[in-house]
Amino acid sequence: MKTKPSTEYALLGALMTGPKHGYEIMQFLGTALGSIWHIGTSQLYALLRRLEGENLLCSSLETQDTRPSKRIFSLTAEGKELFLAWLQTPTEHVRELRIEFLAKLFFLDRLSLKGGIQLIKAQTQLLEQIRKRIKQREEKEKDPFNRLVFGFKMATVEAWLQWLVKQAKPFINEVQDNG
Amino acid sequence: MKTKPSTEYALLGALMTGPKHGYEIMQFLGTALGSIWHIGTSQLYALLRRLEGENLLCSSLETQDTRPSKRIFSLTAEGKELFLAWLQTPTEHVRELRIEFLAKLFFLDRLSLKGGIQLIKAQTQLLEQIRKRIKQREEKEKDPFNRLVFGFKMATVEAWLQWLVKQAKPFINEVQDNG
DNA sequence: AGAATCATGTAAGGGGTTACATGATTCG
DNA sequence: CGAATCATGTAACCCCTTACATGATTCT
Repeated sequence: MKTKPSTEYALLGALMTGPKHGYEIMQFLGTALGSIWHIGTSQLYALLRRLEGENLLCSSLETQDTRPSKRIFSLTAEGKELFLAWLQTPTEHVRELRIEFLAKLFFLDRLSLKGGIQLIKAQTQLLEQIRKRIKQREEKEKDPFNRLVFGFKMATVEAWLQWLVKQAKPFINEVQDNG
Repeated sequence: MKTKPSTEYALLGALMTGPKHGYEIMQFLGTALGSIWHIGTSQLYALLRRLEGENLLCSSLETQDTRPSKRIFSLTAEGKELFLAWLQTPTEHVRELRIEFLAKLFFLDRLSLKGGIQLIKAQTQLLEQIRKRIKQREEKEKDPFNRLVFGFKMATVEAWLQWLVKQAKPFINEVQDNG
């Protein structure tokens, strides 16, 4: 299965609280997730059309007297399922961690869903694995520049691991206390 | 002036040690910078054509008896100047720091050019500024999720600042001792 | 004999940005 | 009265990736 970029999941997530039209989705994501990413109108409407084509959501037109008519989107069962599955899996690729993982935490919090602690645990384990792999390769590496590169990756991954423990975990525990 | 993605500068940089044909450039970048990025053949040849169109490099065909003929690229004065200017300026956008900054350090080292210490100093100052900006916004922020996002950015930037001092600086000093 | 290397590309598509178009309505 | 908001898009382009094409040569 080809994995989608996280942008599409954000759109699905925006519909988890109920049907919305395009403009509403943009406002929602803009205020709620604006600190991690931005989506333009052209991309938004294009993505919505594509997601509808994939049967992850469906739409209906609603005419208005004083305003242009709205196309209201709702999640299909398939779309909802896909979104919830996405929400539970940690981010594989380091470059996508910032946006994707933070978005997952956001939705878990906003939708009051359980599984945040599991997600953080899984993401921590994944980063630990990556850390070990880097360490092994770093030890074998002779070339000074490549050692510098590994050092950079190491510093980044370690910072994120600490952030997971010291900040992400408390954030999730604030809302959820599933003993 | 529209800034180019760092890929193009890498191609220019590959030609700093003398003219090369496409395949040779790919080998060079593959072995030297392979740990931070990879370029495919299709993109390579397309970029070379574009850079030639922009007068940053020029090419000539060299026929061979037993092999397909090679198109050999060399830097123009303009291309060389642009590359050297790029090499001296720190990376503005955080998301591009990993690839772009490491590439700059690589070329400074490989080409035995001065200016590495200045670059590291400039990049450090830039990251310090970003750190301050994040801190200010973090303090004002009430929303727990946005605080978490700022915490993530903060952790990343601080890790990189430490890496600059503890690893990048020594790397540059290994080769250069301009007192 | 088959795989890897040398050497150059074309074609198609994916995901995203930028710029532009439209037109009413409400707010300052 | 002009600016911002509401609401939807189209067109063009940019950078990059994937897949495919070609064809000789050297290594195993």
